[in-house]
Order: sequence, then structure tokens, then C-alpha cells
Amino acid sequence: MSKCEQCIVRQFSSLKALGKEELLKMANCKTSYTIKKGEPIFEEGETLKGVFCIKDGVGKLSKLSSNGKDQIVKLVKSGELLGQRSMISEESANLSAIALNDMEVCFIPRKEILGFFDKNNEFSMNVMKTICGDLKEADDHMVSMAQKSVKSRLAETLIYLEDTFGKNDDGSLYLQLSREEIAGLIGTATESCIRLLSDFKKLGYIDLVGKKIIVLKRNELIKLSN
Amino acid sequence: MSKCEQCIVRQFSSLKALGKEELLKMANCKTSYTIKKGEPIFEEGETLKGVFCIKDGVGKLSKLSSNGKDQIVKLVKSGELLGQRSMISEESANLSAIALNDMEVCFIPRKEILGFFDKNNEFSMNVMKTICGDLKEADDHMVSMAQKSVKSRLAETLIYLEDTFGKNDDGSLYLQLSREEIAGLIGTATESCIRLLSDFKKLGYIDLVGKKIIVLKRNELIKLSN
DNA sequence: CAAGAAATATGATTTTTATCATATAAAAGT
DNA sequence: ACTTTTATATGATAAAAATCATATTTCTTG
Repeated sequence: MSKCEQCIVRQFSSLKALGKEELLKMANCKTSYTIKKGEPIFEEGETLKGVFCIKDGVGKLSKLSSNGKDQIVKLVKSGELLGQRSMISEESANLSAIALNDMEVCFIPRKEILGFFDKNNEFSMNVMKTICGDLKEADDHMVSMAQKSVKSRLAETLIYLEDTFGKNDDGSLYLQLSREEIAGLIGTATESCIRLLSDFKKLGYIDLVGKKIIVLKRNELIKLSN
Repeated sequence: MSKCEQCIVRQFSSLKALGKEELLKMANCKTSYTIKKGEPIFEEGETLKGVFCIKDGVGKLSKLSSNGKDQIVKLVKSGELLGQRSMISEESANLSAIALNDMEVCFIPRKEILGFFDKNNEFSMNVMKTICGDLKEADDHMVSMAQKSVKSRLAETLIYLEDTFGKNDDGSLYLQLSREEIAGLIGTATESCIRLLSDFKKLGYIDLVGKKIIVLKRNELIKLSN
């Protein structure tokens, strides 16, 4: 069993507020495991028995719409906690969390987390700030969805993917999503997404090499995203 | 100066967790005032010096999109607190709050609110739960925006307005919004909104009497909203 | 490595939605 | 009460996006 005390990703999450004793106690009751690409950490409607701390990998939080399409609400990466909202609201999960590549996560039981809320005010404040950040993002995302064209949203998303997950040595976006996933992220039909990527390529804004996407003219994409 | 202790709407907000002493102290430092229809409580980008407790009336939280249109993110009514997010995140307001009819609000200074966070754990938990609720709503709203047609969203919104703000004696929706505001709520062009309302009327689902909207076939609207 | 499956790509067409134009009705100011 | 302004309504058209069809490419798996 690895020690939470030495875990680097903890520093990036609300858990950074925990003291030595709390960390030792947490290390004793946590379970860490691997989730394969495409597999769920939890699914919409599920009752969560604790929170998940992402040690490595990237996942998507998505919701199935009544038209059968999967809308990606948020992408999550190492350092983030999943399931906080369900702990606080005492409700089942509103979104499904699915691994986009192989992930390593730690599960921390509900009881432990609620204890931190009670005793550690800094932890509570950190969680609150995270959720407030999520709310701001969600509101902004909503306005984008409602007011911007699919083309703008695609441009915006490519910039977001570059800024958030970085690039490989060959300049391609580190996070490789399928066209369907990109479509789910911007809220459009897969074909429309593919078509617009082709358009961007023809304009010389990006290059497509297999599944890889290389941003060539960042500034043009930024212009389009408004 | 009215006493917070006897204020009914307090019971519906996070402030219900406050004790007698805290209420007396708050009553001393709060300012209550009236906001006329159409006037702002605060605007996007503004630095808030406290939170606003809505005593009476309805307001909209909206954001100006880069295309010049106003997207309504949320409607707020009596009992709700505004500006909590800004207090916690220590950021300027992400949304504008504008009165949809004459409103009465109380302003509670930042310092006072932060004190409650420090000392009153129940209050903190209440605020957290509220924000978690907002986040869930925002996520759901986002999926609607991205995946549903304008027609579905309009039907959904009419049902929401009926359920949330009720009806007048003549059966018309209590909250009278302009067509432009309804359009801002569902994220579409004003003309499209007007046209669809006319369609619904022709189908016999609603009736339009001037600005008033009367829901006639609730079930048909619910069907449409999926 | 070949065959089948899945993902990507592109064309053709339809549906949805926005935009522009203009008419009519309601509200507000003088 | 009448003019001006603003909101609502509707038609015509254009643009955006979805859908259906069908290649082509890439990935799997025996």
C-alpha cells in the first residue's frame, strides 16, 4: 500500500489541506486500482460510496441525452477528485465517469471524506472553491453551447485540448480523442465534427495524421472561437 | 431596520442555519433596498462586496455572449442568495443579475458572510449543497442546450416556468417574460422563439393573450421536451 | 496476413435555425 | 388622444447543421 503522504497529485487537489495524521489514516483506508481505457469509474445514477482521486490518466464526465447521444460535460485529469458533489448533496451520480486512457485512481470511502469536512475547515474551503470553479466553467460552457456555432466550439475545443493536456514531441495533441468523442465534447453530430476538421485542414489551420491532430495556426483558431 | 430573525425567506436559504445571535448581528449590518424591474443588482465583472438575499421578486442571471446576445443562465427568486460563488472563489461576478420585476433584496457584507463560513459549519454545508445543486442544474442545462432542438427546449422551459413560478388565476404563467427573454433562456433567436410559440398555439398546446402565455396541453409539451 | 469490423471521410439531401424584411399590435411619452 | 417607440408576428430567404448513404482507411482478430 502506497503512502498518500508522498503522493504528488495530492498537492493539486483539495487534499493538500490534510495534515500528517489525516494522511496516514487515509492511506490506511484507501484502495488504489487501475481502470482500463473505455471502462467506467462510475455511472450516472449510481450511488457512490466515496470519492475517487485521479492519480494518472484522463477521464470524461458525460451524460446520456434523451436523443441517445453522449454529451461530455467535462474532462478530468490527475489531481482531480470525482464524486465530491454526490457526497455533499447525498445524491446519486449525475454523470458517468469513463476512462479515456488507462487510469490509476484511489478510492477514499465516504466516511473518511465526511470526517474531513467536519474537522478540517481548509479542506472544506478547498472543495468549495473547486466546485465553484466547476460551476463557473459549466455556466460558461452553457453559454458557448447556446450561442456559438459548431465551428466556433470546435476551434475553442482544440485550443482547450492543447492548453489543458499539452502536445507530443511531433506537435500533435497529447490527448487523442476519437471523432465521436470530440463531437460529444462540442455537442454536435460526429459527421459534422469530421467535416469541420477536414475544413480546418484545408484552410491550413490544423493537420490530420490518422487520429492525430496537429494545431498549425493557433491564432486563426482563436479568432474562429469567438 | 427590519429584523432578520422574523424574515420568512431566510428559512428557505442557507441562512436558516444561523443562530439568534448571528441573526441579530446580521440585522445590524445588512442594508435592504428595492430594485426596479430591468435594473441590475450587479453586473458581470463587478467585484462584489457581499451577498444579496432576495426577499421578493424574480431576477435573471445572465451572461453576454461574444455574438452580442444575452444568455440567461438561471432565474432566481425569493429565498435565494446571490454572489456566494464570488465570495468563495474571491473572483469578480461571472454573471449579471437583473431584476425581472420589482425586487426587494438585502445586502450582507462580505466580512459578515465569511465569518459565518468560519464559525458555522451547518451554514457552510448549506451553501455547499446549494452550489452543488446549481452545478447539477448547470450540467443538465448544458446537455439540453447541446443535444435538444429549440422546440424541445421551449417546451421544457414553459413547463419549468409553470412549475417554478406558478400560474395566475386565469391560468397564465405568473412570471411574464418578454419573447426576447424567453429566447435568451432557451438560447435561440427572438424570431425563432416567437415563431415556435405561434406553432404551439396553432397546435392548441398553449394560448397567447398579449404577453400572457397559458399552458393548455401540459402533457403534449412534456412529450415534446424529450 | 487476410477478413471483418470499426472509425474516418465525403457526397447528397433534408431539416433546423438564423437572418433580413416588413407588417401589425401594444406600450409609452407628449 | 395622438404620435413615437418598442414588442410581437409572419413571410421570404439564407445559412447552419443533421441525417442518410456510401466510400475509404485503419484497426482487430482469427
